[in-house]
Amino acid sequence: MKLTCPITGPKPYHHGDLRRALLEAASRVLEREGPNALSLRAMAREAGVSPAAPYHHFKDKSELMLAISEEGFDQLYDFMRQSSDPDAPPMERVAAIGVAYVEFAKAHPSIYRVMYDCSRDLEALPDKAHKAEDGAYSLLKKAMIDLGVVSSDQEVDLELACIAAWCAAHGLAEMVGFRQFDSLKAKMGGEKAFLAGVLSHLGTFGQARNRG
Amino acid sequence: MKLTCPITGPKPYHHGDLRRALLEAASRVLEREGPNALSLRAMAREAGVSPAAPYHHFKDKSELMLAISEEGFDQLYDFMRQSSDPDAPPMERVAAIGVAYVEFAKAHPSIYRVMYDCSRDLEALPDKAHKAEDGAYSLLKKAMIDLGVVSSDQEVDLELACIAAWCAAHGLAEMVGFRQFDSLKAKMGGEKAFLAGVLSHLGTFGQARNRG
DNA sequence: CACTGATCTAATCACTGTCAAGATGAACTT
DNA sequence: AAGTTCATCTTGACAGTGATTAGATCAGTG
Repeated sequence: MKLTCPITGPKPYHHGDLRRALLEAASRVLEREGPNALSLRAMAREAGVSPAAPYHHFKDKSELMLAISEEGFDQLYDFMRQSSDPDAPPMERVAAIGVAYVEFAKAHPSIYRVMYDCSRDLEALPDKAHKAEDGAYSLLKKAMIDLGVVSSDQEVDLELACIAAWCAAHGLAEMVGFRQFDSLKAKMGGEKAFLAGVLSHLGTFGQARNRG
Repeated sequence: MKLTCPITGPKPYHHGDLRRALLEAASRVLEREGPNALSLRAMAREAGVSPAAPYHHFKDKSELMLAISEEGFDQLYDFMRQSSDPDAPPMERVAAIGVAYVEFAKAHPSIYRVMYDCSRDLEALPDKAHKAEDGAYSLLKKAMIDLGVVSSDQEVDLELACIAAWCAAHGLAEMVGFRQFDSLKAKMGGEKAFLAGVLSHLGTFGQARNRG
């Protein structure tokens, strides 16, 4: 039986690219109702499809979350790349990357949460998510090499510097959303000043920001 | 009807301090099966009580999580206080506090996760959790004042420095658990070296650690 | 002793993740 | 063109979850 809709036309039994549609539906649910409201059923409902349909595209709920996480890291990578001029001096680049990171987390809090809930899940982290992170991470790494804080042949030390920067950005990204700091932000005249203030105390990003 | 047990004796209908027992049961479930397995029912089951009993002590699941979070922050405060000798030089104290923070998160990952899942929840964060944080936070604040990195009369700047330190510790605490860094840790000969390495790049704690 | 209020149970609802069975139709074979 | 195959999607079901309601039980008070 073909279901026909006067607007969109006949609805085919086979969707075409349901996986894509499901991911977009999930994204919509996330943005609209937050991470707690994301369920396979809610996603299916949003996509106008049966509750069990997603299981042909995602083995698990965790596999769905992983897919969302991958997309998130891709988007994060794109945003970082757009925000950092490759011809700018390395310090500005590192600072721009850090700020972009925090801004992304602020702009898409639900997706950001899924991204890290996934990363934290020790079981379900094969090479997939790792690879998804790679783009964003390597962008930072390149900038850090150019920055020359550490000698580029000391691979371990470079890695540590990158991790430290990532740590700082992650910690800050989570804290920015906390309500506790609202009054402080107000006292400082906005979130931007608050961010800059914390960054000025916070290791590599702060250094890059102050000197650059 | 009184249920009698040959070992523990008759089980009274009224528990005595069920709230306490429930929280301990919840803690056991958390440690044993992780944060995803924590449900009101699982907790009630563990405590040997009906599925609806918890609702007389916790309005909500979120209220339960909040209670666990409070206890967690109290424990964190105790651990920090024990780990930092109040007579030690301020730099050592700040470093000790930071290390204690990360070690607590590593030792009780499930509780730590609940603590921050709560803090992140914008709705359900009244003064309660804030107050629970206060102990741990004020401990850091005192040490930072003694450290004298910022003039103690500049209240805003002091706050920013504390937040930055907290950020760094939080970011690091989350990253430490990630599997991605396992090979790097192995290459460096253990997690301790890894931690020290990242800390050396990470703002205030790193400075305190290097100089102290 | 009876009464009251706090505490716990039983029964129920809507919702979730997950699975097994069947219906559908697009593409390939003959 | 007709038949077959196979991934895709639906239906229907199950256990487990958070949450609510009404009722059973008991400790303390007068």
